[in-house]
Amino acid sequence: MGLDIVDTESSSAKVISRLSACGIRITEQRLRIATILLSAPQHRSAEQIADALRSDGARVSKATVYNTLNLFAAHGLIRQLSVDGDCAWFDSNIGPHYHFRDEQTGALQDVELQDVQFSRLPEPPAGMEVTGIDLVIRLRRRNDI
Amino acid sequence: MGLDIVDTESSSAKVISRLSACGIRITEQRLRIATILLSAPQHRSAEQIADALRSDGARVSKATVYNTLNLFAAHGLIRQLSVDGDCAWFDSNIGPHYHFRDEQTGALQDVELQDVQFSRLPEPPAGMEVTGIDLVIRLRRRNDI
DNA sequence: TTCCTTGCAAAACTTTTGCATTAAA
DNA sequence: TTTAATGCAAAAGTTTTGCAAGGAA
Repeated sequence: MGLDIVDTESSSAKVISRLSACGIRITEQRLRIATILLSAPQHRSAEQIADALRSDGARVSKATVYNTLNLFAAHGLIRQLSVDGDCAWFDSNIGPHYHFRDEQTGALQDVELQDVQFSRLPEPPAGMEVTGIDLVIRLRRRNDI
Repeated sequence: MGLDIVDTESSSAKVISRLSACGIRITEQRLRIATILLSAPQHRSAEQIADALRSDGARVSKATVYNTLNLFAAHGLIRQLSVDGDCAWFDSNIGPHYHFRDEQTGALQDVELQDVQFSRLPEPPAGMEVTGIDLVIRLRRRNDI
C-alpha cells in the first residue's frame, strides 16, 4: 500500500510478459483486456468485459473482445467455462479448481482443489484418458432459518 | 422379444401416463418428442430431436420442439445440461448421475452415482444450501498405446 | 513494406416470442 | 365452446466472419 504507481507498473509488466511468453503480440486492446482479467482470479462474461472497457473509457469493438478472449483461452491464459447456456464465462484462474454456482444469480465462486477429494472415480472408457474434471456445486439461498 | 406390438403399446401407455402425471396435455407432437427421449436414457440436442422427428416423417416446428423440451424440463421429465456453449443438451436420465464427455466429439456418457464418491466436499457459503452437483469428466482418445 | 490487428457491419446460430390457426377437453 | 398448443416468421441474444483501414515489426 502506498506505492500504487509502482504496483501498477509492475503488474502491467507482469501482464505484458505473460502475453509475450505466449507469443501474443502486445496491443492496447489486448493489454486492457488482459489487465482486467488477470489482475485477480475472477469470472466474467464477454459482455461484462466490454462494459468494464467502456467504464475505463476505452472503446473496443465487440468483435475484438470476443476474438481476444478466444485468443487468450487458446493460449491457456484464461479458461472458458460452460456453466449455463446463456453466455460463455471466462475464468482467469487457470489452475485446477472447481466452482460454486448460485442458481438464482448465476454468480460463480471458486472452490479450491483441496476442498474436494474423491475416494472413488470411474475408469474412463477403453482407449480414453481423463483430461480434466469439471465440478459445479449448485447453490440456493436457504429459507429454513 | 417377439411381442413388439405389445411392447410398443405398453411403452406408449407409459409415456402417456408420465405426461399426464405432470398435468401435461397430450398432443401428437408432445407424444412423439417424449417417445424419442424417454424410450431410453440419452442425451440429445434440440436439433437432434428435430432431425429424429423429420426422419420419423413427422413435421414439427422448431418452436414447438424448443417449447416442448422446456416444458418437459420444467416438469422434471428431462434435464437440461450445460456442458458446452454451442447448444443445450437434454438428458432423459433424471436420476442423479454424472457424465463423461469426449472433448473431440462432444459425446456424453452417463457415470453412475455410485462410481463417484467424495471423501471431502466444501461447506457451502453462509446462508446457502447445496441443491446439486454437476460433474463432467472430460476425456480424449489415448495416443500412447 | 509486410504482416497482423482492429472496427464495423453483417452473418450465423441457437433460442424465444407474437399471432393467427388448429386441435384438445 | 372454451382453452390451450401449434406453426410460421420474425425477433432476440450471443458469437463469428469478411473486409477495409490502421498499427506494429
